[in-house]
Amino acid sequence: MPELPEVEIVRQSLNKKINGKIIKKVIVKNRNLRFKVPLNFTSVLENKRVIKVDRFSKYLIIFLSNNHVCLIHLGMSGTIHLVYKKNKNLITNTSFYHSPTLPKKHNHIEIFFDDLKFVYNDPRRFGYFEIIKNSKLLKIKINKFGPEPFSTKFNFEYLYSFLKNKEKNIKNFLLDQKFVSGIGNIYASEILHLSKINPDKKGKNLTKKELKKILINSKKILSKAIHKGGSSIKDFRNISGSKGEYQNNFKVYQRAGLKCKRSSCKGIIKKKNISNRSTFLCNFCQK
DNA sequence: AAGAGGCCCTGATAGC
DNA sequence: TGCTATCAGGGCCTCT
Repeated sequence: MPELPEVEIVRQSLNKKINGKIIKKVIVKNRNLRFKVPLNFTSVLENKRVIKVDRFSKYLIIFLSNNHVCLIHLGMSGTIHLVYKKNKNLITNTSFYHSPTLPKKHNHIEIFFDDLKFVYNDPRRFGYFEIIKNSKLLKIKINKFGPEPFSTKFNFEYLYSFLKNKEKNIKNFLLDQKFVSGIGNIYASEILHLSKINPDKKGKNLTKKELKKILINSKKILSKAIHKGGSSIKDFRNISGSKGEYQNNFKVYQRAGLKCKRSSCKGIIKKKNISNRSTFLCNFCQK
């Protein structure tokens, strides 16, 4: 589900709700995610304070008072729900308010605070939780990824030297987290449409002007998506249960057969498969 | 090294 | 109604 903007929306609301609070209890109901929830997960988290909820790329990063870091990836279908408590003194499930948006199946992890519980739900189990021992090790992990579009490292020289000899198409590069971090299948199509670049165009064939457009437009699309609360294709909700709005701004994604939204363009949006991921484009204005 | 493809998993939807 | 096929916001792993 979530690309950088959606994860950022989750981070913002999560930071407001659990920052500074003590984790009273952790229940792992189903350890099976993409990677097994680590065996020490419960003991590392219990009775620790949440210092801060951060984000890198599509990862949520929870800093704990014991210097450990909990890294969360939501995969395709991971969602976090907060359920509020009627009575602060009790830590039993009967003391929670009914939450209509909380799914009944696939709730894998529950993290209890005094006044609420954090529930991780993931039907497809492509998400995962990881414990990292300190922020130095976290940095090492993060450094293996390419820069985020907002980073100063994501600049013309970087793009040019990375792509100049490459046969692979630009759509796949935008999805390649070792090249750039945080872009997924929706925003890759949107960025390329705004940049008037055909997704099949090889890295080595991109002009300098096109590289500059990718730089500018990846920032532009992602920041606008964050501003609009992310995209809710199927069921993305922020922690408070409300939908994002950016899907109303899609120019190509899930618009196959409809008119290109670029003013003065007469094209019709097409859907095609690139490396087994659906890709949307207007081959009239994307050359 | 770079690139292509399979695969992990459940659920929604379409078509017969 | 019920079967089967296809597709979904991600990314790791293996093979060439």
